[in-house]
Amino acid sequence: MSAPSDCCPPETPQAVDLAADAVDGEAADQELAAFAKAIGHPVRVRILRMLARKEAKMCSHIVDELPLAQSTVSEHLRILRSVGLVQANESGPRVSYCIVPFKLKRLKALLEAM
Amino acid sequence: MSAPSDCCPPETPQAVDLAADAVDGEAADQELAAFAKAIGHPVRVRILRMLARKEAKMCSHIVDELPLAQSTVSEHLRILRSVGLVQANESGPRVSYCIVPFKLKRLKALLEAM
DNA sequence: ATGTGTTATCGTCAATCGACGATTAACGAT
DNA sequence: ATCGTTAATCGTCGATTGACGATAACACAT
Repeated sequence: MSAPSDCCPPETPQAVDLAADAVDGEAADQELAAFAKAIGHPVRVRILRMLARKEAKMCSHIVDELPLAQSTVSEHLRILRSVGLVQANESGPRVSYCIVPFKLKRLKALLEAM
Repeated sequence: MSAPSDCCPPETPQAVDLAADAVDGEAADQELAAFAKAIGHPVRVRILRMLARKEAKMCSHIVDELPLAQSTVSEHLRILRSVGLVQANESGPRVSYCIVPFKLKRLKALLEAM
């Protein structure tokens, strides 16, 4: 039986770098800026929230809940994926999206260090 | 004698709204997105950090530490001010900038709720 | 009153963003 | 093999961003 989150594989190995990576310095500046830029749009915040609540959603589900074209939603998802905050699980033509928890934690850690 | 932070007035009255305002919903989405957009640039993250460490800085100090024109830095500061994360204290032609702590807390709270 | 140091604003330019429709690709079912 | 369904990609358009130099505004000294 699939648990609430049948999207994200149990836990990615990179989850280790959470506490390891520096939280300031030039690299951290760019990392935080990239995260922030990705969520710097109301639609993407909303999508993130949708994914955070219901554990996995198909792109079409998201399109249904937003007054935007499918291509636009797909682009927003691409941006969220590009910084690793969101992950896609493809099974057939269907693609389930879900949040990548440790990336979100990393973002929170970066911001918390400010 | 001026304490480390002689910029920000003791505490703004709006500090109350920290716990009061909703942390999700459409308004919160837009609020978080606006914050994120503002810090969605490496230079602005760096400026924020400079202001977070040394409590108050003049614009010219920031210009000195960055490879950017004065007008460019001024624009970045304007963006940070526009979302309330940074505050300006004018005394003569000199303008001291500093972080607005409760705004930063609000941002962290919005993100933490994700 | 003039000058000096400081910051904001204006105008410009190339680059990026956000949205859309149209098309393509990928897979399952018939 | 063809058809539906789903999602990604492409091309386009107007709007916004990021950077700069030049200029204006401001307050303090002289």
